[in-house]
Amino acid sequence: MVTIKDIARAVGVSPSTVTRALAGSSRISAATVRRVKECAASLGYVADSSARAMQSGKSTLVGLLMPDIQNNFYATMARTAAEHCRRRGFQLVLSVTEDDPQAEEEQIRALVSARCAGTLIVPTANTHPTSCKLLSSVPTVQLVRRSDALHAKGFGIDDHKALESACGYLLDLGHRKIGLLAGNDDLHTARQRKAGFIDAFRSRGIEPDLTLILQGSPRAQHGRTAATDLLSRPVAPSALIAAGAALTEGMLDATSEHFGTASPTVSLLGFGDNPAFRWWQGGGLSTVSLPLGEITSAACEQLFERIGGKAEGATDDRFTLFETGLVLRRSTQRHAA
Amino acid sequence: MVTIKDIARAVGVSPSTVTRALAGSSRISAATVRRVKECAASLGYVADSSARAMQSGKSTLVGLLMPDIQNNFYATMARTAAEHCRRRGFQLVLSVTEDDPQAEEEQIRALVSARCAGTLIVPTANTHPTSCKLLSSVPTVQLVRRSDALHAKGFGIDDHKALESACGYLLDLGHRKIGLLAGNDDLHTARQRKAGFIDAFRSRGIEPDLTLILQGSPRAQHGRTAATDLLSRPVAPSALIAAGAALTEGMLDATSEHFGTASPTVSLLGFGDNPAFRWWQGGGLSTVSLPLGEITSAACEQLFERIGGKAEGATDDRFTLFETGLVLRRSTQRHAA
DNA sequence: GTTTAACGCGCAAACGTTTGCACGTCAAAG
DNA sequence: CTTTGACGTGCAAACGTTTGCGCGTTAAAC
Repeated sequence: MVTIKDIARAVGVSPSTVTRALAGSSRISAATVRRVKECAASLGYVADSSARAMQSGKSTLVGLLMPDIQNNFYATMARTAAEHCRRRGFQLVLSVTEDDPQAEEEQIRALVSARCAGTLIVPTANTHPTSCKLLSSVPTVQLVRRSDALHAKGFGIDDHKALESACGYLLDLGHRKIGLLAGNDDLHTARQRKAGFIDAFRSRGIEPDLTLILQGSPRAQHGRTAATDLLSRPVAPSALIAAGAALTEGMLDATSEHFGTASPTVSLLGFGDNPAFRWWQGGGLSTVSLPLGEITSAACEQLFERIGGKAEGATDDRFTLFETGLVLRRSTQRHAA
Repeated sequence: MVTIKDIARAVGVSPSTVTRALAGSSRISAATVRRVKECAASLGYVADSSARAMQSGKSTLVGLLMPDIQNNFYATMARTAAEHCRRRGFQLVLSVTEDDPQAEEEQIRALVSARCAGTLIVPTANTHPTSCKLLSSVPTVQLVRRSDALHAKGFGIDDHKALESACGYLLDLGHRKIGLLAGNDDLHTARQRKAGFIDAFRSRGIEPDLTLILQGSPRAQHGRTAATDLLSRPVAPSALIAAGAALTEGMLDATSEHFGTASPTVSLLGFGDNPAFRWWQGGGLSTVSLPLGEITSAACEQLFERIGGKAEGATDDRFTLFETGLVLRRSTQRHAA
């Protein structure tokens, strides 16, 4: 590896002059700057960011922790985050936690060890206290999910409203027996979504059938089994809502399987903007659409502002909510009277 | 930040003793080891990996460069790579190149600068010579795509065979006018796939209609416009093959649009194992299935072997090919006579 | 009782970069 | 002709960790 000293020797100046010349900044003669830069280029010099990080105490690494990456939901966030990092000259360290607090903690420890500049995190359902302590030394922004334990600003969606309007729409179509596939109550988002679902009923003076609410892990597997369960009941619901992106995939699998080549007689409402939802059964799947790009962009802006800025004392812990939409396709039909 | 010196002072030993105690290895009394570890834990010590990297010349970072992350194809690779890195205690640096050689080079420079342990790369169509030079100092393994310029071992699929059997299947169903959506000839994979497509015809003594082969950027956008073009021709092809994962998405979009709610009268064959392909139009999309998990795993194994091993002189540049499959669903039908 | 070896630990250098301070030179101002 | 200042550069310390070497102590071997 060619270092700054090699350049110094070749050009015939001191290492400090080389740094300053390469940094472009300080008072170094234009001639020297040119000679140094030429020499650096010809020797193929690449600065050692480890040394730089040790010197400055901060690296140009930004952590992105999330439970999954295969799901389009999270992939969209990763893409946006990668884009922002690239534009600002940071490197994105991707950590897939798979909703395991243990793995999460290890990854956080590694990020702290690397003296990363900042962290974007979709916390697991039960983030370990150690993880929170570790993250307290690093600029951190929460994404989508909210964990009060780590006192950090976050950006997400208005989960309650999202499911209230989703469920309200189905109710207005005449559906009464509506199944809900949801995450378990450990997740703040899951609680909110469930509450929104229920409130949609109550605000219309209807009492929801709570046995149609199936909570579990927010993964495709649960969506699949829960949907299969609901569809196989003697009195099956006339509509299903998946309150999560992965749950939606499970729901679609289960529905395909249950109806085979016949066209499904149940109304389906999904979650997220997976482009593949457009291809569902000819008419497309109706979904709750999420401004994930905007959310992630906002989170990145916030993060880089905090990274760049001089740690202003009062860190804003609040969680900023974005409005969701409802994309209506053919999977949601008026309830047959 | 609490350093090794803080621990040394607290315990009353020298910094070197602390390192050795924490490393567990060298000849340090059990009592001291215990006291040091306890102290480290209580002070919340986290080793600075930058310092470690500078000392050793290598970091625990592994680069993953790929054109996209939203596409299920690449997301699967990212997930697998992340899993392998996690197991071995490495951090995954995700770089999304968007098929831009310029961006690719910048990211590679950053990785070299970080003295990364190794790199997994899906090269862009025209990887810059500078990028190749930079990568020559780092253990590198190519994924899926092959660039001869960077002399590195790689793992991918047998592209020729994949399309030969895909196209052959449609020919055997009686199709003759088959449209192909392909990447441009800059990509080795695209050339191979096109050749496989053509050879399927020739080996059956049929001359393919080359005007039905539409090459372009291997992104969804091209798949969409190309498919729309083919479907709108006075004499439309009776079957379409997308020779790429993103191209497949574009093809499906275009087909949905072209046929509206009517059921498509064209046979469709996609590329990759996007779970969403199962939901296509009720019957599911037939696809070329790829052992992406295996490929990525093999690449990771190879990479970590090279990282761990003492650089054995003769680096094996060969490209290992994996066999693809054909998953048949309802989107491919016998040609109506 | 002396030699030898093993053991537990400290010293100091090294990794590559940045940066505060000081030094020398030269030109402009007095 | 002396003083002042600006300018270009070098010196050396610092960031946190690892590691080769050496030193002193104690126990084992003779």
